Amino acid sequence: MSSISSDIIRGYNDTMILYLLWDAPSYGYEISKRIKNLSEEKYVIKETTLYSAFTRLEKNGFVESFSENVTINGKRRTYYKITEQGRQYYREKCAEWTLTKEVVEKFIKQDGGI
Amino acid sequence: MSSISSDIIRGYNDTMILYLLWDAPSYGYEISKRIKNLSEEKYVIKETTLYSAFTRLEKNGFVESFSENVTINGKRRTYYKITEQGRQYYREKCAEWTLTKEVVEKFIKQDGGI
DNA sequence: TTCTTATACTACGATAGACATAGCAATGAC
DNA sequence: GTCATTGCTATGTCTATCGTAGTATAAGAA
Repeated sequence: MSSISSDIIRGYNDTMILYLLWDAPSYGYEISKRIKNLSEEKYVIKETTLYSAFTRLEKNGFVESFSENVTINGKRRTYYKITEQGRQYYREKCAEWTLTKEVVEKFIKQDGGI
Repeated sequence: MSSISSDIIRGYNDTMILYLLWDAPSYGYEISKRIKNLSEEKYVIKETTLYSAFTRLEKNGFVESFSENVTINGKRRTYYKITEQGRQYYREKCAEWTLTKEVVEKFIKQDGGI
C-alpha cells in the first residue's frame, strides 16, 4: 500500500485543484506536477481525471478558463482561474473534510488491528 | 454541510463494516444502526449501499455469511463474519487512511480559506 | 381493527467520478 | 532520427453508490 487508491480521494480532486488555483491561475500540466510534488509523489493524478475535473469545475461555475496562445513551446494552453463560487465551494469542502476525518477515524483502529 | 456526502466516504464503507465485524459477527440492520450511532448521526449508510458492500466483501473473501433462521421476530437474518483475509484487508486500509489523510491535508487550508 | 413503525432484506436500473487507451502536435536533447 | 517532455482532446469502460420499489413479519398506536 505505497500509493493511494483513487476511490478514497474521489470527490477531493476538485478540492485539490481549487487549492492550487487559489492565488493564481494555472493550467493542466502545471497543476498535475504540483499535485505530484506537494504530495511527495504519493498521489499522481491521471491526465483524464484532471481534465475532466476542469470541465466539471467550469460547468459548476467554480473556475473560468482563458487561453494563452503564446507559450514557451508555441503550444496552446488553457488557464483556469478560481471564481468566488469556487472559493466558497472550497471552504465548504474544508469543513466537510474535518467532519469526514472525524467520522472515518471512529472506524480506524489506532494500532492498525494488531 | 451537516452530513457527509457518500462520494467522500466511498471506498471506506467496506472498512467501516469490517471494523464492526471485528469482534463478533453481525448483520445488515444492526451494522447500519451501529454506523449511525458511532458516527453520531453524521453518517447514515444507505441500505442498498450496505447490502451491496456485503456481497462485494464476501466475493472478495473478506467475510463469510451464515443464516440464522430463528430471530426475535421470526425473520431470516444473514450474519457476516470477518475472515483472516478481511482482517488483513482492514489493516491495509488503516495504513492507507493514514497516508490519504496526510496527502489530503496538504491541500486543505487550516483557516478554511478565509 | 386498521395503520404505522420497526425489522430485514432483495431486485433493478441510473449516475458520475475515475480510468484505460489512443491520438495529435511542437520542441529540445541525445 | 528517435525519444522525452509538454499540453491537451476523444471515446468508451468500470464500479461504488444511489433511487425506487417490492416483500414479509410483528408490535404497538389509533
